[in-house]
Amino acid sequence: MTDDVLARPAARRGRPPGTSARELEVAALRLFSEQGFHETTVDQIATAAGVSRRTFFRYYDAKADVLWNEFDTEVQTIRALLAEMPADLPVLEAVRRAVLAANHYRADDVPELRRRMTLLSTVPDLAASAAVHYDAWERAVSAFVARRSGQPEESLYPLVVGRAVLAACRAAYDRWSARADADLTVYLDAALRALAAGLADDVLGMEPDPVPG
Amino acid sequence: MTDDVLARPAARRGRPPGTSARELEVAALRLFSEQGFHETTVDQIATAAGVSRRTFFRYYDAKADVLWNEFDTEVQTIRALLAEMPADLPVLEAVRRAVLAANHYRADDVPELRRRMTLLSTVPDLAASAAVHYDAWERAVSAFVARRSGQPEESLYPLVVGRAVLAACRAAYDRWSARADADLTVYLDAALRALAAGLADDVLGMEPDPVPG
DNA sequence: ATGATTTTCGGCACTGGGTGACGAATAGTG
DNA sequence: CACTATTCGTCACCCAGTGCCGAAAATCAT
Repeated sequence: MTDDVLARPAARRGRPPGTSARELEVAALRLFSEQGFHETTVDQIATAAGVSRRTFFRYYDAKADVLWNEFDTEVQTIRALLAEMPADLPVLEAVRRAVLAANHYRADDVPELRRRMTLLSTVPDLAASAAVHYDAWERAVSAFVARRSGQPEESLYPLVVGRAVLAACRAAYDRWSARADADLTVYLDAALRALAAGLADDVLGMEPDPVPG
Repeated sequence: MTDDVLARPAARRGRPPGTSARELEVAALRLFSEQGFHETTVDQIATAAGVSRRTFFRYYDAKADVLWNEFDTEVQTIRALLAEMPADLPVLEAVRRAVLAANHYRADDVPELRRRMTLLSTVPDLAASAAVHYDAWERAVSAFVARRSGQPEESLYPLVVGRAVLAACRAAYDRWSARADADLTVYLDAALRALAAGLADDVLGMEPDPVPG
């Protein structure tokens, strides 16, 4: 998010920001977890970050946009990873590797990640806000597939691949945030392999066994 | 939409309704097409249907819900069709047949269908409102897959199939409403066959050729 | 017919998300 | 110090969505 390539103070020009997008996100996540999304007003989030309501809407276009920071940067990551995949790899295999590589999280970040993803898939207003962010994710994959297949990005095949891959990943996300027993990448890998296998009836052993304890 | 199985007056008890969900939908679709979704207020829709603003919200929970009637009934249709599929059919083949059977529209209904679907996939607020309706669609397929595979509905495999199938169908919907050259079922068939084939790199000829004229 | 019952409707008031305008606050720059 | 750039806060406003309550319009019972 910061445009400074290095850790420059950079000596910017005007009045320094009173908060940051990240700070607002943390405050919002805490309040949403404690008292619910709908029960939390934008005023409360802004006040928790020491800023006014109007300022919140300068950082985010909508109340529901506040939890999508990390997902949006993951889109950038996947786009970059796909661009560097060897050209002889099958399309779905390249996508699978890129997705898995983009979803390795530090252990310290996992609890927050889980709380955020649970909210995003549980609260109806937040799930609705996903559309535009999912769209960018799908387009990243569709554009890759389009380049590989020499088709325009809007044609049917790239569109189907982009959306189906995201669908599989979302299934893995939800299953992981509900069970919490295995690594996220295990679920992602299982879901994407099932997709590449044509969702055939014989891929039923794909669910990772629950880990005792 | 009318609950009368036959053309019964049915002699209901209280004050007769001043409008209907369908009438509100038609008025909304016209206004959205003419002047845009965000530029149309609920007051205008209600007035066009000869009713008050408050009454609109007795028929629909939200402004964006007004275009989802037919999609929701299609979910019911697919659920019923899946229940009657022969048990020896592969899962994806059964789903493909059910989806195609549920998407045969009368020629007279096609123009309205196209306008509605274009709005639903184009206007951000409407696309966001899709989440809950898509969820019901996915669950119908997931439940079927769960029954077939003897797994619980929330496990990974049924979840992936439900979502991936919807993803493929959405791609077909969008492509159809953008091009308008072939029948909707042609696109749906192509997308679902590609899914069953594992989205392999060799299914590139799936796009129907444009029809001259 | 008249009154009781049932169902829908309209009006009102209120909360909260989102936006535009404008001046104040706080930094660097010459 | 004056000038400029950037963020912030306040205010006013529109509209979506909700709870409340009484009125309207139908049927049913007597």
